[in-house]
Amino acid sequence: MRLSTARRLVLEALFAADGPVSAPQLAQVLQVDATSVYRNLELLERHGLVRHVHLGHGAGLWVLPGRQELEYLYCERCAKVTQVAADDLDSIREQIRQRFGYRVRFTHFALIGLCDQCAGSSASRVSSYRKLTGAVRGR
Amino acid sequence: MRLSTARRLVLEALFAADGPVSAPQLAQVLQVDATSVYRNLELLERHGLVRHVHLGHGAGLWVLPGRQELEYLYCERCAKVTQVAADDLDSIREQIRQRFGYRVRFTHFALIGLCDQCAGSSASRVSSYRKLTGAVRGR
DNA sequence: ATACTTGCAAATGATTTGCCAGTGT
DNA sequence: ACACTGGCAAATCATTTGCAAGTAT
Repeated sequence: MRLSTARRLVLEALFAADGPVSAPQLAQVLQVDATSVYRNLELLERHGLVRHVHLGHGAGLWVLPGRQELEYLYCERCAKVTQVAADDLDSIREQIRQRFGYRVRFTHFALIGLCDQCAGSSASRVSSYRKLTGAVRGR
Repeated sequence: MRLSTARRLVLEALFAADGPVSAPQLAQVLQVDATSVYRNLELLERHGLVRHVHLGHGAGLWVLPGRQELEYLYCERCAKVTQVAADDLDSIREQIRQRFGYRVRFTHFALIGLCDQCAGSSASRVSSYRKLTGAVRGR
């Protein structure tokens, strides 16, 4: 796989990004045709250089996989996103496996719900940000 | 809210269905314009008569809310769906709330992963079926 | 030459919006 | 009359596919 221009731009953009970015966003910012962005993301994903996540509704979001696998928590009201290391969810994952027979992961589809602020209670202290595509209106 | 023809057909179809059904499916089966199906589903949802779930990729799926709230587990490989009563997940939900500050639910977005068969191990004994829209090819 | 890449147009699929004509009260 | 309803065309959004011209090796 050659490191073509569009390909390099996509990687650089993801590297510079502060969080997951959608293909349409990349295409617009980089001034590269969306088709090319999609094709490159797919190819890069096959090579394990990028991956994508789904945070609730809307476009898939792309990221560079870090050294440690990250899983996502997403607030469907305020669009806050929290990333946690896979290890932190192992115990929960294991309980789910034992009780229901599914090996779940929140790397491809986030864990979705309401953050404490949006529900009204305590706090947390993990790295969080907001989904770029904006918060969600009442469903 | 009047119980118009299209509205009644949608409700009857959901009642007869064995699992969540998409709007496009309803439109096709009932021979009712998709627009009408969407509008009715949305209206019915606002009145709490129906609700919808997202099982991985693809269209949203609609169901009649039962007496007890159901949450979904979905296998991204074989499309197997398992429904569990909300209570059964309360302990897990609570752990997630304490550790990460999110009140998650799997009623709107399913808990996604691989079922034991697709991963290779033990078993479970809950009501399960397959997503109508077919299984997923290797990502 | 030959394989890899890209842009552009067009298609797909789910979902939404505008509009207008028909129906129920 | 007047609000509610359904169908149809068209628009939107994310994503995919076909194709033809351009580029690297």
